[in-house]
Amino acid sequence: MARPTKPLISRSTAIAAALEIIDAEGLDALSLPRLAAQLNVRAPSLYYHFRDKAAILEAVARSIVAEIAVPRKPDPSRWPEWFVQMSLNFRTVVLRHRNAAPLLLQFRPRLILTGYEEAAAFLSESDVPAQLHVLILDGMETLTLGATITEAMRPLQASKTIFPDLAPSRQPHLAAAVAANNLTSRRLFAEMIRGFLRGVIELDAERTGEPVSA
Amino acid sequence: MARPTKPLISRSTAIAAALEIIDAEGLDALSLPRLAAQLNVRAPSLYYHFRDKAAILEAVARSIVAEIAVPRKPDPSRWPEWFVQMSLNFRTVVLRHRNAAPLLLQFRPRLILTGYEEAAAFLSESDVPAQLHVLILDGMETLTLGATITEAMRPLQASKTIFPDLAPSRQPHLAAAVAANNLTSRRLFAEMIRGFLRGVIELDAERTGEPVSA
DNA sequence: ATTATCTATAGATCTATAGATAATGC
DNA sequence: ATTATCTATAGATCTATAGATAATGC
Repeated sequence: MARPTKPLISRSTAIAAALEIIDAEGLDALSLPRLAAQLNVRAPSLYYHFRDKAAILEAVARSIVAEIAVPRKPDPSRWPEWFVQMSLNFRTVVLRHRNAAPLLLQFRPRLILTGYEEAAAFLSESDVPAQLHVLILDGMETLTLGATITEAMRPLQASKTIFPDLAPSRQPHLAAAVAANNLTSRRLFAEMIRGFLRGVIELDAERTGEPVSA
Repeated sequence: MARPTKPLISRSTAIAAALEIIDAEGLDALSLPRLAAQLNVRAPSLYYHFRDKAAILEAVARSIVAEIAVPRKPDPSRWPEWFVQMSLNFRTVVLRHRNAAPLLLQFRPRLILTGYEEAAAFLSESDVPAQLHVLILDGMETLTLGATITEAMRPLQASKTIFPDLAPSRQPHLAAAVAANNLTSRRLFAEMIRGFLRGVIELDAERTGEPVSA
């Protein structure tokens, strides 16, 4: 049909369709012919809108990050909760698109903290010592991205029960541990983040000999 | 030549060669013809030793995990250091084979803690409350695997300087944070793990109202 | 008979480019 | 003239199987 009256596809429709395919059929299912079919065009048409396949994948990664809500800042004294909430929002979105998780590792759109500068400023405002800022910002990114992707790529069966194929007779301590555990994986994740932030503060307080304010 | 006098390859030589190729040329470079060439045989010969390509990749993942040293257990009171050391050993090995990192996510040989049961027993022995065991074990695995892989896949340029392309004029707080930071990324990683463990204990102490023993 | 290689090849992709073509907007 | 599609295809893979073959060990 050569040029149609109205453009059949656009960057955004193509990106959305690509993400749908990845969500439904996995990352490997996304070929240019497959994507084109979804959009009712032929594969070469995609090259009018994207430089190459990598550009499509990168755009998909960005679109996922764009779904993440940035929480409203709380009172500076409760700054850790801002970070915890940010990580939880990140986790929610990534788990919604778990098949696409490797794209986030590969393309790394500056993540989680949409504004690192904003986050650093918030830490200053909250009287968190300057030498901890990088530890916190970098730790948050590494931890959130890493833990979420690790969870996203866990085989599905295992994502509910944390330790599958557990043999209580041969592993009594582990079985007892699992029985005593009463946290959902979401809660576990939040406690992990919270634990990290608290530990960093603790550690610094110990170094300087100052008391920790609750 | 048909059957040679002595077998030309074995599972272990093939696995080692595969890892060499991945280390030197990346995961995508590992095709069966490429691996066969490295071993001076033809591609179909590999099928005598492995069921399919995935079996080769899985074996490579296992061989990497096997490189990780398990630290000697310290006095129970210093249990967190055992976990920190284990994570550091894991990190060292994975960064040595950073191109292979995605394999660890894909195949997940039961990681890091070679014996989860052993680790759970050690926690009991150290008087860590039972309801924290899963949080600690699962958190350690998720955190160590996730953070290390995230670091392993960081573009090389960025792996030394944590924040590349930083514009001090537009990002004064972030620039100040970077200037105040004096930790290497290895140290940062260790503090992250340590912070997590300490935070978990702290959190529990707060819940039960008990004091924290140093 | 079994072992450990080989040759040959089926069969299925995929990405990306060249060049044609028709609709639109200036 | 520009825009947004198309057809056709080059070119490069790759994984895996069928079946031959020669060395070895029983």
